[in-house]
Amino acid sequence: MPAEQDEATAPPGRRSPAATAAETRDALRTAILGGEYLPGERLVELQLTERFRASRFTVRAALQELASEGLIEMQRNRGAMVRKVSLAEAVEITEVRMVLEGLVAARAAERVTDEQAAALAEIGRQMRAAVAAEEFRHYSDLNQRLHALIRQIAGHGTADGIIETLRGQLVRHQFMLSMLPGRPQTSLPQHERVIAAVRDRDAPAAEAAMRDHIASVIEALRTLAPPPRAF
Amino acid sequence: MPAEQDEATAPPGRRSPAATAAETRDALRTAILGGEYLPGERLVELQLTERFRASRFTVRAALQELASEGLIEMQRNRGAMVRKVSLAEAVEITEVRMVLEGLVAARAAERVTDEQAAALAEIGRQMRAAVAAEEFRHYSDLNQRLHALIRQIAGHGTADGIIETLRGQLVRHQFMLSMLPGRPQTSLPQHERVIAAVRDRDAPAAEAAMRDHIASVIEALRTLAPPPRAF
DNA sequence: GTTACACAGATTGTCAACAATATTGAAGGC
DNA sequence: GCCTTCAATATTGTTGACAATCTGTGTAAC
Repeated sequence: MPAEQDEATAPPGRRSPAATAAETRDALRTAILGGEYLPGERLVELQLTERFRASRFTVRAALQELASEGLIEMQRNRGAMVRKVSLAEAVEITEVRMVLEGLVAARAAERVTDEQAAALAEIGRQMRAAVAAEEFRHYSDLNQRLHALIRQIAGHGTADGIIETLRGQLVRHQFMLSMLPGRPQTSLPQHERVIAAVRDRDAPAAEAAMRDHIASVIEALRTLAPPPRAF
Repeated sequence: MPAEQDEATAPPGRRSPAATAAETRDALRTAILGGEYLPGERLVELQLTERFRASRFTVRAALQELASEGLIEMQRNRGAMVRKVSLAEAVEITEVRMVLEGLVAARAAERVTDEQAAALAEIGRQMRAAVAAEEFRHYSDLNQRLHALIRQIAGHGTADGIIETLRGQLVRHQFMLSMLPGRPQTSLPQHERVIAAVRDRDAPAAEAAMRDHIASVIEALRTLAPPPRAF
């Protein structure tokens, strides 16, 4: 539920004295997602103050927002820490994503234009090529672009916001997933079925294909060892 | 995504000087959901300060949390206002609830105990009685209890939190729905199908029944006139 | 009569200092 | 040696004041 502040008002070149709340929030989120702060690590306000050149007030506002995104946890009088997402929670989150992305795929199938269908097909072609060339990093990027494009076609703001929030909570787990041997070979045909169903304007098929795809992601998640310390 | 502060530390009898952030947030949410602040109405920090006997800092923290719940909207330098939920958004929100409650119903069917099944059946009996006696207010309460119990049985924290958040955004629309003539007669058999499927541990049937039920809620929503000014 | 401008009031954004709380380490008793 | 107690430190919670921004109104020019 991204309650967007208008970042448009943020001066572009401003540097030393202070950073605004939205800037600080985005920078901190990027740092957490980038693995600079590990799960369980405490986020001390004073340190963040120095790092982001922001006042404690601003830092605190940013922390509160990230807490509502589920990226960090705040305890009264004990401050904030990067949230640890257990495997069980990762499965739950992915289950929710499964039904939401299914909904979104169905709606995309109902609203897709010919141009959009062509763009989807193009991503599909590139995915196939990436798998053939064993460019798994590129494949992972395409995967993200495919899901993003489907969500854009669907134009379902409510589902979109929730999916995006959940995605943030899973970056570490998803990173590990894409490293699993054999995953791309498994997911490629699933992706192609989704693309085909959307292209054919077959909403139920699109939903089913997307759910199948993410269900297999859940299975893959479950094969991971329970406590994956770090990466 | 309720990032719960521990309210346990809040003194029980404390009154005049100051209220804590969690208290203020809950009180303000109750006020909004209770219709004391209408959609579009501005929430001026100073007024809230007086009403809830809290500092501006506390009020602001509460506002930020409610914004992330989607109950209010905040714009930079222009403050907070109660969010207007359009009919189209209400439909979107209910679509998301449809797939999430479907997921939850399926999981409840997998995990239900005999005692829980009996409790569900009891609610079903009371619903039937309420409809027969035309006690629609009571039926509406039972409806809420039924959905809550199913979510409790499922024990799916992620889905549960999102559903609860979305429910808050719809209180006004849902209130109007329960007033629609004929709704209880339509939804009662749907509810009974959900209960039966869960009782039979038939997860796919439970999901399908729940989705059918909420799909009919969406249809009912769409029959409402687009801009229902107030009530 | 209408539009543009400027000013005043109201409201929010930010800061620095102070108070309250939790954590850590050491000293003392068992 | 181990546990409890207590003080010192680190960290967060809260406040009030000041700065920046927006909104509405009245005036003057056209």
